[in-house]
Amino acid sequence: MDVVSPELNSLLPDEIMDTEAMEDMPHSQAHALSSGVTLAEETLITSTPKEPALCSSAENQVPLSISNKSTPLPTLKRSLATSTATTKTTDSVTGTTVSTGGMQKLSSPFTISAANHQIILNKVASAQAGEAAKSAATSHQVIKQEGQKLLVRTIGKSGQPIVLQLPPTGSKAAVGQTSGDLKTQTPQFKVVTIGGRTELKPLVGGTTNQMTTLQAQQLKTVQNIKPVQSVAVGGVGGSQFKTIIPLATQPNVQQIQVPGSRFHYVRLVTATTASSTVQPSGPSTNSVQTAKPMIVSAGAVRMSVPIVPAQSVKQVAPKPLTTTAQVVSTPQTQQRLIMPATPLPQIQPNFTNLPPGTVLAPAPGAGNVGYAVVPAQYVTQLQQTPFVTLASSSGFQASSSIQTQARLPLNGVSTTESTSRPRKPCNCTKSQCLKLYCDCFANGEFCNNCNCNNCFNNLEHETERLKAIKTCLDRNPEAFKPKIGKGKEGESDRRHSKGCNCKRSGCLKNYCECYEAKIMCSSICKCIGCKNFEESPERKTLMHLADAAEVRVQQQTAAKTKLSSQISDLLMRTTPVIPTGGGRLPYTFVTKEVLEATCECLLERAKRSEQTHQPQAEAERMILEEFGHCLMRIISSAGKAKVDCASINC
DNA sequence: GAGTTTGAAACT
DNA sequence: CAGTTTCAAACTC
Repeated sequence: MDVVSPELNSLLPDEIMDTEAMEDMPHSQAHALSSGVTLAEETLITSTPKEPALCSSAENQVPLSISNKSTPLPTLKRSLATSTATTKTTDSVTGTTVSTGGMQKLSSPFTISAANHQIILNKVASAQAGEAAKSAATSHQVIKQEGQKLLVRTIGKSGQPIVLQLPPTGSKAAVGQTSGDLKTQTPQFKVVTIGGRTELKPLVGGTTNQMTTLQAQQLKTVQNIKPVQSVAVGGVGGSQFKTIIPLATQPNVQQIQVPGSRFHYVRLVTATTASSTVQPSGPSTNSVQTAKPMIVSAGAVRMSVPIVPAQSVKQVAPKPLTTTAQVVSTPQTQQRLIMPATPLPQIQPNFTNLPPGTVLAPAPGAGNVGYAVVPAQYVTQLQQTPFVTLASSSGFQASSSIQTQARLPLNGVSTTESTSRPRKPCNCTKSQCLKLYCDCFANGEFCNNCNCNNCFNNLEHETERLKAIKTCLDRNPEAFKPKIGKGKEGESDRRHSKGCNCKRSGCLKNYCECYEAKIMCSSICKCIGCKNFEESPERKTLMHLADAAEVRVQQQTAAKTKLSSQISDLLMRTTPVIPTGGGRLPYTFVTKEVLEATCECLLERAKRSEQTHQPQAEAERMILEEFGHCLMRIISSAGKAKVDCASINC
C-alpha cells in the first residue's frame, strides 16, 4: 500500500499537530480533547522501513511502536507516551515502529489485536516520558475495539475511557461478547479534532454502553454532518480553526486550517477502502491487496484523515509484495491506518516555520505519495482550475468542491486584508520561482497566471519545490513567516520583523519593505538616511500627496459611476420625442457608447469648472447645461437615424 | 517598453 | 558576520 511520501511527510507543518497550546492544559481537558481526537475515517500513520508494521490478520496482533521525538505529545499522544508497557495477548509482536509522519513520532509501541479487538499502546522511553513515567505505573492506554467501538481507556488520573467509534469489523474477529454490537452498527465519527476542544465525547465505558442524551445528540449531529468533515487543528477551543471538508467526494482532498499560518492545507490521500482491500486473514495475493487498511485509533497521532473512495486503491502506485507498508482495515468502513512503505525522511525541518505549501501529492518522479499539502491560495486555484497535475499523475480528480474559508488573523492583520488583494504576477526569469526572490514562492503561493519563465513553483515540480523550501528553511527557519509582524508587547503598530537596510531610497520608496508595507521604520532597521519616521516632513508630504491622489481617483470614479447611473436611469424613464416625426425613440439609441460619451462631456465640464475655480452653483449649472446639450444631440441623432431608416424602409 | 536603480536574498 | 553577487521589483525616461 502506498502511503505517505516520507519526504513530504517530513515537511508537514507542526501546526497540524501542534498542540503545544494544550501542553498546559489540565488533564481533564486533555481528556476531553483526546476523546474527540481523530479516528474519523482513517488515521494516517507512517512507518519506518526498517521495522515494518506487520500485517494483522484476525489471529495476529500488530505491534506498533510509535516513537516520540522531542516534540511534546498532544493530548492523546501524550497520554500514549505515558502509558506503560502492556501486553494483552500472548502472541504479540513488538518492535514495529510507526512514526507519525515524521514530524511527530510516538514512542509507544502498541499492539493491535484484531482477534480480540484491542490495540494496546505500550510506552517506551522518550524524552518527554521522564516526567510522564511517574504516572506511567498507573496509567496505560488500551484501545479496545468492541465490535463497532474502539475504546481508548486511560487508566490513570481520570480513568475516563475514550471511545472511538468504529464500524463493525465484520470479520471473524468478532468475538462473542461483541457480537451483539455488530448488529447494531453505530455510525462513524467524521469529526476530527486535534488541538481543538470538542464536545464530541460519547463515552462508552467498558462497563456501560450507554450514552447520555446529550452525547447521543452530539453523535447524531455528527452523523448529520456526514457530507463534510470538520477538522479542527491546533489551538484550543476555537471554532475558528475548523475547516469544513467535503467528504465522500472523489478528489480525496482535505483542507486543513492551521492556526497562525496563512496556509491552508489540502491533504490528498490515496488509500483503499476497507471493503476493497480488507484481508481478513491469510497471505496477501497481490500488491494492492497487500495494503490493508487497518483501523488504528491512533488518536492524535496525526492529523491526517484520508477520505478515500473505494476505487482509489487502483490509483495508488502499487507496492510490491515485499513492501513494508501494512494497512489493515476492518470491513465496511473507511477507517484505516495507513503506514508508509517508504523510509521516513531524515530531514526534519522546523514545521513551525511553514513552507509555502508542502505538497505531498505524487509529483512526477517523486515516488510514493499519500497526500498533498498545498497553500491556501492554491485551494482557491483548485476551485478555479482543474487539478491537472494531481489528477494526471495520481488519479486524483480535480475538486470543485473544496471550500475556502475565512482566513485567520495573521500577526494582528486581517488576513482578508493581507491576502485578499489580487496577487501580482511574478516575472522571475532565473530563479525558477524557487527562491525568495519570487514573491509567489515567498508568500507560499504557487505561481498562477504569472509571467515567469521556467517556473518550478507548481505541483508539477513538487520535488524541486520541496527541496527549495527546505533549503530556504535551512538557511532561515523563519523564511516563510510574514515579515510584518506586531511590534513589541504593548506596541500596537506593526513593524518589520527584520527591519530594512535601505541606503538610497530614504525609505520613502517601495524599494523599502517598511514603506511598502505602509509602516514606519523602527529601531531594528539599519537604513541610512531614513525619512520613514513619524515626524518626517518628507514622509508627511508623500502621505498627503498619496492621500490626495487616492481621494481624487475615488471621487472621479464615484462621480462617473453616479452620473452614468443617473443618465441611464433618466434616459430609460423618459422616452424622448422625436422632433421631426413625433414618434418615440427606441431605447436602442441610448447605447453604452452614448452614455459614456455623455459622461465624459459632463466630467469634462466639471473639470473645467473646477480649474476655473467657479462656484459650485455655477459649476452645477454648467454641468446641467452640458447635459441638456448632450440630450439634444442624442435626440437629434436618433431622430435623424429614424428618418434615415424609414427612408430606406428598414 | 527599455533601461536604471534599489535592496533583499543568496552566495562566498 | 561581512562583503559580494544575483535577482526581481520599483522606478525613470
